[in-house]
Amino acid sequence: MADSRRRILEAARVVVAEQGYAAAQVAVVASVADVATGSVYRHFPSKASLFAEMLRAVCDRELAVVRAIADERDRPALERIGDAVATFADRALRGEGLAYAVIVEPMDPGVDQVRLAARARLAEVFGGLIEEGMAAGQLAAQDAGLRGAAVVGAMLEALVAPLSRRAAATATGGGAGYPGGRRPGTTTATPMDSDAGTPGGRRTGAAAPDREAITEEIAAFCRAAVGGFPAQKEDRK
Amino acid sequence: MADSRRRILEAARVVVAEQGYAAAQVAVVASVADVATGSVYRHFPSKASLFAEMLRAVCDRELAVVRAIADERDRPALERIGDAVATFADRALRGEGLAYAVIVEPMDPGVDQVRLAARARLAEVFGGLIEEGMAAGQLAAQDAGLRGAAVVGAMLEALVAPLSRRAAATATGGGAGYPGGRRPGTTTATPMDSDAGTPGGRRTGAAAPDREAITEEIAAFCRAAVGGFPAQKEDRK
DNA sequence: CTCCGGAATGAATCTCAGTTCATTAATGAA
DNA sequence: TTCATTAATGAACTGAGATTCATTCCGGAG
Repeated sequence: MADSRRRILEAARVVVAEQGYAAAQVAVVASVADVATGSVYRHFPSKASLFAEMLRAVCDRELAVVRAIADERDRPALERIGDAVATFADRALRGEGLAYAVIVEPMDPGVDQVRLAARARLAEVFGGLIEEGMAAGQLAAQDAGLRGAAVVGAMLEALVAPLSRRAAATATGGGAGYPGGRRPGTTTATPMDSDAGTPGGRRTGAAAPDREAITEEIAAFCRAAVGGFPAQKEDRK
Repeated sequence: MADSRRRILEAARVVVAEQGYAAAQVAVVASVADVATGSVYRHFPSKASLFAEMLRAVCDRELAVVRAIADERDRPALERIGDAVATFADRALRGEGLAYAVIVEPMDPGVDQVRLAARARLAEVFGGLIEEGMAAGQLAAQDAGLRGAAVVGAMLEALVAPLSRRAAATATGGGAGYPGGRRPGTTTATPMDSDAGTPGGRRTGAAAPDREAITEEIAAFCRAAVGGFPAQKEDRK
């Protein structure tokens, strides 16, 4: 049944989101998915491909959301950039799809390429937006590719601190070389609603007290970075 | 001899910088350092602690450079921010100390904490600079902590693309994650000239027609992000 | 010259997690 | 009901690589 496949993918996502990749052995994922260890290999050729596919799906969803905003051609580029950033951040902060681990925790090299690729695609989107803005005379001349990447980096790094509050340390007796062998009662926090709605998820109104503030601050940073300084001031926020 | 210790640390740095963490087995590092595998454990309690120490040293050096600029109290904060960013980026691009692998390649969890901590300290420096700027009335009100992190993220992410051009792929199975394990017998396949010389890192004199440009663009991005938009325009460029 | 103590050695050991596969259970057609 | 086909199972296997440790080596003291 192809339903097992879905369950395994979902289990992989949940385990990584809640426990970190280090804890995501095939056996653990299998047990969360309620299948036997060996069954995983009936659906995926290897552990790496399982996690790569999972990560790709998660990233694709977020990318789709951002792209949707980027494609609203009738709005000024700067505004779309701010909105896209804010939406991405907001979704990350409320755990819809992305999670601390998925953004910054390293998995193995094979899987990591997927994350890198996702970042690159995201950067492309922002780069494209910047180019549009320049073409429309709304933004000053700048290196769109580089700044697109910078926007992505700023956005993600700014999210790390807020997100890690929710994501306790992963640890794994591994690095014995260090005092304090972490393991503060395994996370298990996030309820992780079975699955976020469809990619359509836009920012919804009310939210946590500071979530809104964080989101807006990040967006403001990115808007200023790209259009704040030599551009014409016609676009006020 | 405490000299072995130094050599081992240096070897660890060289191997990671040139081959990536994936290739950095204890045996490889030992051979580069010209000591026996077991000798590594005479100086370090574990592989993780060796790499953690190495990474900490590298990061400390960069951090010191940035701090030195940040401490030039008589210059306007915004200027110092731009300078610090430019300097960090330039050093990274010419391989002085940092390298692609050190910035983005995942090591194991224990070691990664060191990288995370380094990023956090860097963010603090920028955050502090922003605060100074606000206190001096040079920068508009903003969340210094968050923006400090964003500056770091922007800077690092913008460096990834330029740096990865020089950073050979880490190999180790393709993204597809299919079987067919690489690694034919000897891991020591690579020649690995024992030189290592000074931390200078031999970089082909391909010059940097754009190194300067990249550096300046990143700095401009960060300056604009932090002070471009509502602040007084007294600081032009 | 011979004898210690500690450092270096590197092959052997141990661990651990991904992968395999012989076996069992389930489904459904004859 | 029975057989065939496919999915599921999970214990055993395997390989990679970190760690260990019995042994060798070396410099200096007696």
